[in-house]
Amino acid sequence: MGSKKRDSSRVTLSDVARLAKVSAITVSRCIRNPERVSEDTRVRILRAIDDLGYVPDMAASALASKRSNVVGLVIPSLTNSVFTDVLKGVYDAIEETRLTVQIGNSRYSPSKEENLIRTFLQQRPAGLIVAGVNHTEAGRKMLEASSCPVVQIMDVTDKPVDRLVGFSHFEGAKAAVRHLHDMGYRRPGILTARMDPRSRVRLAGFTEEAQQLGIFEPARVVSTPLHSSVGLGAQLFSDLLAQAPDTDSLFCNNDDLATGALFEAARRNIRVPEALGVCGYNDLDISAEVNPSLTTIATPRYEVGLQSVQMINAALDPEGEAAPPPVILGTKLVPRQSTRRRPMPSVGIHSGETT
Amino acid sequence: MGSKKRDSSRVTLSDVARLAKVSAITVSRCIRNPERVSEDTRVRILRAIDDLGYVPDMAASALASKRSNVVGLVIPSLTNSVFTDVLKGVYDAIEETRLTVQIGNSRYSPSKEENLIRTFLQQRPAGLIVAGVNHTEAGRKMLEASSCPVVQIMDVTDKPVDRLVGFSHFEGAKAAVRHLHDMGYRRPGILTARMDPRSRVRLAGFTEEAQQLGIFEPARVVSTPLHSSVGLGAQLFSDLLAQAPDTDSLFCNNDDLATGALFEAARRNIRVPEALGVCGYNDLDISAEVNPSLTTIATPRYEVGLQSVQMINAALDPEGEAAPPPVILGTKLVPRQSTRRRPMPSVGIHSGETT
DNA sequence: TTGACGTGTGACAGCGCTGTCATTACCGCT
DNA sequence: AGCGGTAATGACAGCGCTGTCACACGTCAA
Repeated sequence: MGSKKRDSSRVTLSDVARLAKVSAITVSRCIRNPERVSEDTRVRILRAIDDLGYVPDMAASALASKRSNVVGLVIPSLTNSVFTDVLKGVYDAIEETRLTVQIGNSRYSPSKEENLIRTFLQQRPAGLIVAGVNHTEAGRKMLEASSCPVVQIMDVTDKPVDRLVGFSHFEGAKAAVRHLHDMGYRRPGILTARMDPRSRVRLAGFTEEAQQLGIFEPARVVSTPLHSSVGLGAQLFSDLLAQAPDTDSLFCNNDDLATGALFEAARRNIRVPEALGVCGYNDLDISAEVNPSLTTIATPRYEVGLQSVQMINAALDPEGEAAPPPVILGTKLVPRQSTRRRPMPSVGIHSGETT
Repeated sequence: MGSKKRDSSRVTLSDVARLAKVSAITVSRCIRNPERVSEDTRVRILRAIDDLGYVPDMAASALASKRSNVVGLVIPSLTNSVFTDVLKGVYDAIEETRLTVQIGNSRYSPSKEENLIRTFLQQRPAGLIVAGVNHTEAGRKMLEASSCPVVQIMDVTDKPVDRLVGFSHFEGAKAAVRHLHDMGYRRPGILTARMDPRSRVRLAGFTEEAQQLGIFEPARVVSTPLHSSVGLGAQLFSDLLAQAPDTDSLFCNNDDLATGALFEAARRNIRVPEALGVCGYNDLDISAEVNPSLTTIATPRYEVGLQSVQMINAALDPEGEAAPPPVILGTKLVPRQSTRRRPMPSVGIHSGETT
């Protein structure tokens, strides 16, 4: 082995054209708008492409058309499985298209996000997908001024920059509180970490719903700027117990925290769901497996990834002009053992429960 | 808002050149080989670049130089956190460079991997990073014939295609078995799922070490072609108990399976570590948090991502010619509660244990 | 028959950059 | 004085593709 250097001789459009006995333009057209060449030539061209193993040169195409086939994806984390699920959806959808993805990791930093947006935009992307609806002022301006379709994801707003596919964290959190109340819990607390905008909204939803139900108690709110993790969930739960020992239930800002709380409860011999109800948020794979299994709010992360790409793709189609209305996907309460204090009302949604 | 269309007027090399009163070539050189232009002009050019906000057009550059700045990354999963950790390392390292990443998800399919390799290679990437050392014959041929640096990651082999940064799954598995033996367990079983090449090697390592210790028992090997998950771990553990009820310890092919086994043991009131020792593989975040905390083999996933990019980058440097020797990172046994049957020997490595 | 129109195809230029070679200026050496 | 050598810069062509416009047909209504 050793050092490798460049090769040469690439099959180009005109090679194909020569073989198919047409001009290069026609081949190009045949690839991009098959319906604009005659059946006859199309067949010939496709055969020639196949015979020669022709592969379009994206750099040349991007240069000539002033349009790349790159979709920029700006997400705040590459390890949080919430976003890797989105990623999976994005990649699964992109496979069907002639687009490619480029990921930018903002690490939950608005200014990093702004830089990523700038960098992407400078590359004339085919489209941009950004997590969240909160950006720096400059970031938002750039998105608005951009000449490509922009899809905001994972949240809702009444003033999207362009397109949007998300779901309401507010409603999700409210549903969780309602569920705790339905199950007979009257002293719910909330555990929240890394206060990104979406976490904040969930806290607001928790607060509003609890207030409406007359069961809100500020002392039962525990938050930290640290990034959430299972370990942190245990920690925060301990903190909560210290400051409000009579707490009878928990809404955790995500399943990691909830899982940690569950583990801590087990270590303290606090019986779940009898003495403590626990509800998470996201419905990660593990949530169905822990003991007791975790009640949570399922979020359509994969679906968001999928649909955001489809939106970009639709926007690129010269037909589909105007931006479609925002797509608001639903969240779904998944009741499991961790809140099953009283006989379940007839809600059965998820399987996978042990008992 | 609504439909967006293209803009125009981009700052180009010659705009910069005009302002700096040099030719376009000189600007290009100044950007790529700053040391080849005089101090004087360099300063002028850099100021001009700054003033105009010039950003190089990668498409044009790729077209002219027949070399892109794209590093292809082929991994078998986008959700398995083992690979998202690698991904994180890759992205953290790539930020320091002028390169960009493009991910291909092979979904554990060798033929999909082959296609991805082909697709990437056709795009004249700056480099290629592929997970594993097992490829289809055609895939390997393409990699060997490729004109760009190739880094195989996450495994070891004595015949790397080009460069390699990985770790030995064989040794990791052996260490796990040895540890179980050290802790007094004599009837270890193994749970393995999704038999990708690395899983297979771990099974082989388990088998060899157990045989050498005289504690191997074929009936205690449980495997399935399904993808591993926490739920599957519970399932496989149940299967193992059915066919070898006297099993006293478990090496699980990864921490997901191990976690599932731990949960199932809890449901069956099997005491861990007293009645059952459990050792996982990978050391995911959650492994330190479960009850009891999970003994496991830590793998340097993030480091692998980081170093693989650095290797590509070094290879691109016109100086650093020959391929460096393979980098074999170590795995590390992290003893925790789940195997603490007898007083710990003096191995203490990890903190974070609750006791 | 004429012309307006639609369909399928081609000629041409040029996207923004880099590889290659040429050029200039200046150095130190015989 | 004449030479080769080096450092700094420039001229030119062209990477492979696409946008634009032009053209050759055939069709159909007037």
